[in-house]
Amino acid sequence: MKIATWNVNSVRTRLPTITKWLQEARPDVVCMQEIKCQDAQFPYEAFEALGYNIAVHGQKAYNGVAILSKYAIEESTNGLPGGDETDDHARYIEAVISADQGPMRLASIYLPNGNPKDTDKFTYKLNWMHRLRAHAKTLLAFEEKLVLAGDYNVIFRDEDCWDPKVWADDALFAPEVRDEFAALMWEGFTDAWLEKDGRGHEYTFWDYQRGAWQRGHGIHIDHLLLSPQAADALQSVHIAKDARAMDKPSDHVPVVIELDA
DNA sequence: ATGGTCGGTCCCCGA
Repeated sequence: MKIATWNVNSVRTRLPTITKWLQEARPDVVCMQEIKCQDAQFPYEAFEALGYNIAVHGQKAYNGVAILSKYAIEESTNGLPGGDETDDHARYIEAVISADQGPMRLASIYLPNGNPKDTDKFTYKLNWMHRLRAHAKTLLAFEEKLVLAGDYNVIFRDEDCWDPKVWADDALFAPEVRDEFAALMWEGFTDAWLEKDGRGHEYTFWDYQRGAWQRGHGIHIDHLLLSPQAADALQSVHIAKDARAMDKPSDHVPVVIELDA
């Protein structure tokens, strides 16, 4: 089965681009981020016509995540546990699907950006990452096939950006953020890309500004983290770089894994 | 040629 993660940067504006890619790549599951709409505005019919079941956690204008699955969605949960009433961002949705070889749990994650670093946006990011790690730990204890996929807004290694000097003061490159991502991995996850490929200079995001795509000025911030049970089934990983050259592209491209599952 | 972006709550904010 093929599982994709893709920050689409508005599901409504991007709909023709997304459906075109889905028809070509034919992923079985898609973890989508930055849908930028409320649940009722989500274009359900267009994706149902392509054979997907859908779980959505939307909000007005910003953020928003969804999971599309050709397998039945047995249950889904909106929001990352551990938040209080002040956290109204739609950044996490989790679902259990019925794959051919049994149930699989997936999350679609839009981790906070955290810029600028000297504001409460950065502390929100770090708190959110702590909550994610705590929740991920409880999920790992289930010893299931588990995939945490999404836009992590973390430049984990120097090779994950075109020029570390340019990113040195950015919230995506902050040592605390990179350490927290490492701590999440250390709980027992396998990063699909690092496991199967791991070459430098393969990016998943190119800014719309400053001709970043044309100049090759990208960063690698979209990841699929696998539990040991899911990692055992990992066959391949692919960054769908061509999607950045489509008409009306997202600034992120899909990352796709193939699981023997 | 000293610029060069998108999207949405649309002229300002978030990325």
